[in-house]
Amino acid sequence: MQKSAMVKNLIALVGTRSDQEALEEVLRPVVWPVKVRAGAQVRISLSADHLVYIQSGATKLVAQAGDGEDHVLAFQFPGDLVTVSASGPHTYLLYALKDSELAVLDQDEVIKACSGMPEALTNLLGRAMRALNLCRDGAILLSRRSASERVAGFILQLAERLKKMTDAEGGVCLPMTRREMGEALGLTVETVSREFSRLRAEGLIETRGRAWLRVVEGPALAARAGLFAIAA
Amino acid sequence: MQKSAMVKNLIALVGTRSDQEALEEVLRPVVWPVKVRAGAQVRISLSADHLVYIQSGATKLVAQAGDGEDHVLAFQFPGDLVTVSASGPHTYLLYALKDSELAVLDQDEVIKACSGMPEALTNLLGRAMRALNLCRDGAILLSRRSASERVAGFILQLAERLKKMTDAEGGVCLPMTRREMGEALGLTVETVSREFSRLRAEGLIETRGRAWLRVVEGPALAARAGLFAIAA
DNA sequence: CGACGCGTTGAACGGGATCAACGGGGGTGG
DNA sequence: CCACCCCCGTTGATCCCGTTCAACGCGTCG
Repeated sequence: MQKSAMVKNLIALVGTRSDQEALEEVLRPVVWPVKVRAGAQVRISLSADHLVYIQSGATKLVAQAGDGEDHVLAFQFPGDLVTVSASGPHTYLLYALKDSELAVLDQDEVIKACSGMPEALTNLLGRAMRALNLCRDGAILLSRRSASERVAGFILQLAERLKKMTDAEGGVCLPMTRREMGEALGLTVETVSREFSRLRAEGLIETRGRAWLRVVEGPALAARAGLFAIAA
Repeated sequence: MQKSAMVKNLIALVGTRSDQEALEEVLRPVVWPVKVRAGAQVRISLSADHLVYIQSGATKLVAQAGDGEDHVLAFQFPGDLVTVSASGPHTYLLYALKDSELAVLDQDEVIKACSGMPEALTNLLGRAMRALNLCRDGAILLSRRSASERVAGFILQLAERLKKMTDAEGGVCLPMTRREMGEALGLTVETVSREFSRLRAEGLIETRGRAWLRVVEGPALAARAGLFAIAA
């Protein structure tokens, strides 16, 4: 994957029809293409906020509290643009779940580069707002939903997302472990596993091995989930 | 409170030294000053995202899920600028906790008005990022912290915030009920009340009536709280 | 006066965490 | 090649924190 392709994809995300060439010119110097192996942490300077564009693979954004416990804030898939903050009471880290190709950008540099292009800035602002909304929905989820609602909703949403990517009828491959799901949903490994078992026993899902999964009864799963959202 | 004073305050928030006059010119037509009585809902069109500036008083931003349960996303105090989204799985509403003076702005109009001023847009973007970070911290809190950690942290933070406003040594007046605290912290009224009682019994706080509160042992309270953040 | 919401406290319940044990797979080094 | 180990996933037993249900005093408003 070449840098130029990444820049093109980025422009499609944050730009409009009219400013493509100008954007390409200003973005090219601030884009850093990176390849990361599965399980590895994405090396990002902790002294500035960054934007990371996911070209291929899958990642998780985790917040590390002082006590060593990890909380997974969101999972990212190709096409996502995630903001990794340097400030705040937690340290934010990005880990690759699979071998991944990413573009790492210094947020201030991006903003400076786009400062002559109000449309791009507006677009970035809109993305930030959407991320905020998703995060708010996630917070509500964590404070209000039961374990089975969380797992059901998580599966539903993840399966939908993965199906769009692979476009394969039948099933998807979950890129994360039970533990990571738990860390995203505020549950323990054991509880996540038990909920998977229940859903399997009731015939709402089908699993093969640790990663393969197929949603059998989508509507029933949705009914169990209630309202649900987990964010980029 | 006149409109012009509100516009001036807003400019101080989103503008820089250099663009004050220009900003005033573009912001003035999109600012809607509103007075809201305690307990009343702020009337905001649900068809567009809005920004609300809190001039005086206090408000809560609540998300209503389908089932009628309310979740308080954040409390706002004078000087805060809060984004109220129209989209998403939840309906977002703003309620006044006390008689309040607010400025309601259509977000798109603000963005359009600022489109010639990259500094203002960048500033808004920065604010959105900070809100996102605070929201992320809140999500972690809700999934990881125990009841006593949540309440201790909440009190600590709220007292600090209120003390800055009133500048009175000695004590503060909490503008929200136990129920509303519970709805913000993901706890029931009873649990919040019990935690208050415990903290009172242990001498970490002092209360008089339902609203008056004084932090007696700040460090001890902080120790109980662990890392903590709740957002604007 | 009664009605209502708030705050507080007690008693019992229950959902999810915790502790524990076991099978499976994949890597590593003998 | 196999032995070993570590992590993942699963299931069972138990525990505990926060919810739920219930009762009561208080202030406020009709």
